[in-house]
Amino acid sequence: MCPVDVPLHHLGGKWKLIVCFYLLQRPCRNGELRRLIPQVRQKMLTQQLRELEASGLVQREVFDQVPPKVVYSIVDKERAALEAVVYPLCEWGIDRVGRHGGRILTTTLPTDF
Amino acid sequence: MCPVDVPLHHLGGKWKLIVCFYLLQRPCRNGELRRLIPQVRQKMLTQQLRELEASGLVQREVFDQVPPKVVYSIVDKERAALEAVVYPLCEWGIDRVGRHGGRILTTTLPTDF
DNA sequence: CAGTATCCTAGGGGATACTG
DNA sequence: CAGTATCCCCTAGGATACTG
Repeated sequence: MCPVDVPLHHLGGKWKLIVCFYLLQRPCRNGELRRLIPQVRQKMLTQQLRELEASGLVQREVFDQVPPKVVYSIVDKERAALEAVVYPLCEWGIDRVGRHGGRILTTTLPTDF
Repeated sequence: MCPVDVPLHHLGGKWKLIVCFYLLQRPCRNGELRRLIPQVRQKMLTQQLRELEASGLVQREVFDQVPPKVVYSIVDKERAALEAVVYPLCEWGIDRVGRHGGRILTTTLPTDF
């Protein structure tokens, strides 16, 4: 077991890091995340969010109203650690795209989506 | 497409980050990596190394001798970016283990393994 | 030592439909 | 809106054997 195993276990999965990337910018509702990540299926989104919640990285807040409202956000305590991981990843990604071509669609999140 | 997609594409796969973790410490031979990561199968190790090579992150040096000697190492140009990604991941991992229990077996690599 | 070559399976993840 | 519930596929990855 090496040090990267643990994070790998919590952040593995096809959509977790992408979800975290968006949630680090601001809390999002289910539907927002689906629009931000059009390729993800509802089933997968839910599953990955639940696993992130189980890992204590993401918190789920339910507002008791109709229509239902659920907001996901990064747990405060883990924000710093998560940023330390995700941001370098982003910078590397942006840098790579700059050198090798490709397009980054969303870097900053509109306040409402 | 969001900024983490690109790194995810290059570092995805079950063993790539672990391999990078060790190669960042020093160049390693095939057999060393196998001993460092006992669960990995030769097939997988080779595959992941080839993909890392194709991504330009790892370089493969063949010494023409018998018995064969092949050394893998991190490409200089990419070392900084890779460290920026892997180290925070490690710290987070070590921190988590400290708080939640578990064991980290290898943090620093012996000069010969 | 550093790999190919096969074969095979588990489960991650896709698609579609339905519900409080 | 924010989810379950099913069904199903496919390929990433495991196991074993062989080679220059």
